[in-house]
Amino acid sequence: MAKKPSMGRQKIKIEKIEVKNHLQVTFSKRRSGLFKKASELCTLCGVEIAIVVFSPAGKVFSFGHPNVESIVDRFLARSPALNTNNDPFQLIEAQRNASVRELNMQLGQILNELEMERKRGENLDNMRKTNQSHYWWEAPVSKLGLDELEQLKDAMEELKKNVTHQATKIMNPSPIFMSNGPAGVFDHYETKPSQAIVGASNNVAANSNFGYCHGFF
Amino acid sequence: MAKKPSMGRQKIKIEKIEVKNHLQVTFSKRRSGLFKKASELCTLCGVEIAIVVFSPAGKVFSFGHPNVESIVDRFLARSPALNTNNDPFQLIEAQRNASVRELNMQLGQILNELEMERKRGENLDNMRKTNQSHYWWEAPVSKLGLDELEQLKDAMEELKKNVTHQATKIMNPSPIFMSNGPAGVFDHYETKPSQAIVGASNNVAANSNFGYCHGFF
DNA sequence: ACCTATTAATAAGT
DNA sequence: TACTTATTAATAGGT
Repeated sequence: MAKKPSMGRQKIKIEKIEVKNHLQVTFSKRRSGLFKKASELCTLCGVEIAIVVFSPAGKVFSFGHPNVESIVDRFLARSPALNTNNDPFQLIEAQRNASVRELNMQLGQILNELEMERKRGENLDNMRKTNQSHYWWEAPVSKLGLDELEQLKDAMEELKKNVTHQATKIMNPSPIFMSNGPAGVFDHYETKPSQAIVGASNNVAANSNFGYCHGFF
Repeated sequence: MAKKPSMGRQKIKIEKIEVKNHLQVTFSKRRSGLFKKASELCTLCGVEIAIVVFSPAGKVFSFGHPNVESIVDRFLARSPALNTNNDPFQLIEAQRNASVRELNMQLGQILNELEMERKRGENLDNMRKTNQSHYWWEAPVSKLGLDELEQLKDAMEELKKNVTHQATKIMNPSPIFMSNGPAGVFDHYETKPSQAIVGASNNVAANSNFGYCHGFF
């Protein structure tokens, strides 16, 4: 049988691919490559990245480290201000919402992943066939063991504590604004719920869950 | 004296770069590469992409086609839906959903926006400066609504319960994944966005098209 | 999904 | 920050 004197990679013009099937393949490959590059950038330079891709059909793919939501919130939080010449009201509102969203997001993600994990347990064999995890951050959260779950639980305890504390603070007046704290209210939400979740792979040098994110709450 | 027996590219481990100078260079190069890949994906497959990167110093860089805001809005608008549904499969599908095309028709628009962006550039220098030195938008907000926090707390209690339950139930590892995706339909074009599109600021509001917002490390 | 021949990206060095 | 060069990494076209 012949051989596979593959033509090898051919140079292509960067222009809209018209052949549907070809486009699909290319999209899949390049999307994967883009996310991989992003994860590498995160690890190498310790930056935070969020990528959201909408296909023409409206399907959405996303990558985020530590997650899309928090980054998007930070991005949006600054926009209004620049736009409105630092309107205090908008600022406060934006900040408040961002904080709430961040918390919601964290909790949501944990819940989400747990839920997915559970359901997956029943359908994994199926899915596995069609897919293969290329990168650790795509790792299924399916391998959570008791230990990991314990960690998750601890992380949530911590989160809860933060929220409780925050609630307490709210009952008391407090100054705010215009300072440049490294982070918002729950700035250390870096507990490692994600890390635990990611424990399913090799390449991890960093932590947190690189991964496809999901919204919640 | 001159010899450039360059070592050529050397293989590197994907792990946090400790040498600051080196990190800066790598960040710069890879960020560019990432944005370029994104723009190519947009052109080739007609998809919409938004990328937001926060450097450790808090500087923000972004890439978006047709612009970051619109994509972020769509993303945020979509999240709640996923939440309500809470169906793992739909979540997964949404996350990994691939699709295809739409149009480069937007590229034309992008070019126009680019022009606008450049014009604006001069007026933005001011803002840029401000943005570089503060995280004001992350000011210590101690104003989370009590109700919201209460709700969060409850949610966490529930979550915790779930996790505890899961811990006793899940001891069943497994992998996952799948992919696929329909396709939309649309046109053609033939331009080359990337290079030309190097905006010059963190401007927000209406700009950010096929452009890079930036600052320094 | 897996294979290769090629092209593209890029780590070092200037 | 922008080149240069030697290599590694990403992938287009096929199977």
